[in-house]
Amino acid sequence: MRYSRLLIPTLKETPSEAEAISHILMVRGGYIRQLAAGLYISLPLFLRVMEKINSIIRQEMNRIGAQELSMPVLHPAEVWQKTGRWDAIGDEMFRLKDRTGRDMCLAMTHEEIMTWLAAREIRSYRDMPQIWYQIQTKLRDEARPKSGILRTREFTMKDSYSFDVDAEGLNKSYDLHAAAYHRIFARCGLTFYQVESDPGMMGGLTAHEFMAPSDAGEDDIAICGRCGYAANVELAVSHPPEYPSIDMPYEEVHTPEKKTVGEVANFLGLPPHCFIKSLLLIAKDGAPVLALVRGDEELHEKKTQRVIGPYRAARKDEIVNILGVEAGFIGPVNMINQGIRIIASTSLEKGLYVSGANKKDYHIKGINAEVHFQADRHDIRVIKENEKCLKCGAPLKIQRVIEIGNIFKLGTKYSVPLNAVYLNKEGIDVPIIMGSYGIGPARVAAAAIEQNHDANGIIWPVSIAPFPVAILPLNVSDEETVNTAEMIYTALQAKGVEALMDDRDIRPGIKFKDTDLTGIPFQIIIGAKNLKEGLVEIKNRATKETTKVPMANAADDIARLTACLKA
RNA sequence: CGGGGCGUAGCGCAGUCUGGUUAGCGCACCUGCCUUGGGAGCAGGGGGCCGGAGGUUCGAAUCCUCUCGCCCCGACCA
Repeated sequence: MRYSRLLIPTLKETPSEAEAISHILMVRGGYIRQLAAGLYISLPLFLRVMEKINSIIRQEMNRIGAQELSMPVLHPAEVWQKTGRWDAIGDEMFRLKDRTGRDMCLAMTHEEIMTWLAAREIRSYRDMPQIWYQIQTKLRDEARPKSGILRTREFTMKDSYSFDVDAEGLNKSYDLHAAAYHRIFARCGLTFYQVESDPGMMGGLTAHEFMAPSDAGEDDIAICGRCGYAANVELAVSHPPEYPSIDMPYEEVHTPEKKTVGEVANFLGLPPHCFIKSLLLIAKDGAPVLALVRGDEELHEKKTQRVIGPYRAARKDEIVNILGVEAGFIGPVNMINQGIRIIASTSLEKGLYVSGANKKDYHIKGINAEVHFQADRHDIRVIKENEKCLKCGAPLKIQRVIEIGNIFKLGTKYSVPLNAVYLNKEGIDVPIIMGSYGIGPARVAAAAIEQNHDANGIIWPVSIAPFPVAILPLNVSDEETVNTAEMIYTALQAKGVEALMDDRDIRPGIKFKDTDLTGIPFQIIIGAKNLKEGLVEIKNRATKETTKVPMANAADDIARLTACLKA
């Protein structure tokens, strides 16, 4: 295609609203424009990238036997009411009424509608397995859209759903997806990890996320370089650092005005890991729960929530009412209110500690975790960098990541309420076993930029670049330059290589800058001087390497280079 | 939803504290000349409801009230 006829509005300056690198470069490179918070226009170049990614996704999905279909984005409320999500989901769902007053919503995801279809069309065990997918628009009224295209209110998603007769079938569909996802992300040129994730509100049993390392991400994962253990920090486990127990007598100590672990530790001359940090929480049903972690640990909200359900921190006055003492001096020993549920970090299984005495200005030393209080031990602490891997003992690394895909085993969470059942061999109705699997193609593009760029701009992997090659005739007033460019352009076309011909009548510097910024992987540079010797230059965007080749060979060379990098 | 920041030309910004000619600069854009290997140069030119509404004042981009929008941190993220 010819640059002069394409809309590629590049920007010399960084737009003020952009912060993430991928966001800045997409706006500057003429890929996207913002319409409103979380709503973006895809310009021609970006659409080409998305199509490349989607095409890779389609190939790999089809390869595992998945079938593409397309579902409405506007849904009647009833289907969502049947699974309970109409009420379970809050403001995040766009809702509206049609002209007759019927409640409708915009699709955030398609479990309900896919299951609705399965309920009608899958009748027998002979009909399964099935995998259905679509690359379709999703709408979510995000509380906080951010980082350009990484978190938007309208986005496309590849979502697939598997339908199986039993858990064994589900496992197979799940593994097929995991394998397909590995191929997809690898082909898109990404560095990524498959990590254990929290099934959360999706319901179900097992879940994994595919994570691309990037500072622009919103999640953290723990990874073990030795054994390959990888998990979202929301459920990552590790060996808490162990310290030799410090011997101390069981006694009350006066600690006037010393409330935080740091203050008391300092005051008593003991390290933080000798303390028990006590936090009063209020569960959803209003019941107080005392959560204990070691002094050097932090309570992990998500992990705690999995143990006691949704909760909040108790207010100061609630602490006084319930425990009879102000925050800072509370602890698991000598509690006035004996009925309170106590949960504790697994690191508090044994050893001697200091904690609040439940008496103003006093702490107790020498608390023996095995004798002085009872608690349910759970993993409720935040794990930290360099803690030892539970599986192999090597130090764990914490890495910020972008979630680019996820896979869930759903089980019968949707098939039961929507009555998606099949007749088994015995002639009995059985609920279909489902899985649900997502990929965010725009996030794949953003992650690719985050992982592949330099000071001059984007460096696309060839497989998802809008064009694999750009032709730069440096002076379009020079006839020989233009003729050579046209010759190479035609030759590339004949080989099925899409080239972006920069036919603009502008100074060379602008062509170089724009081509670097937009990230086209290869440049064929045609200048008068080299032309005198019948040569043109091929420049590799990533390595900045330049090679002079006879003009007649340029098209062949590019075809060869892009072909081997595309696989 | 809580905390913070910002709305002035297409983009990036100054001017606002301390009210006062015709609201300014760089880039981009248009015309002409010149130039053609890393966002050139010269000359000329177009473009603004200073986010919006109300108020204070002889006078408001500037002060006050309300409101809308965008960004960042947090909560949320099915």
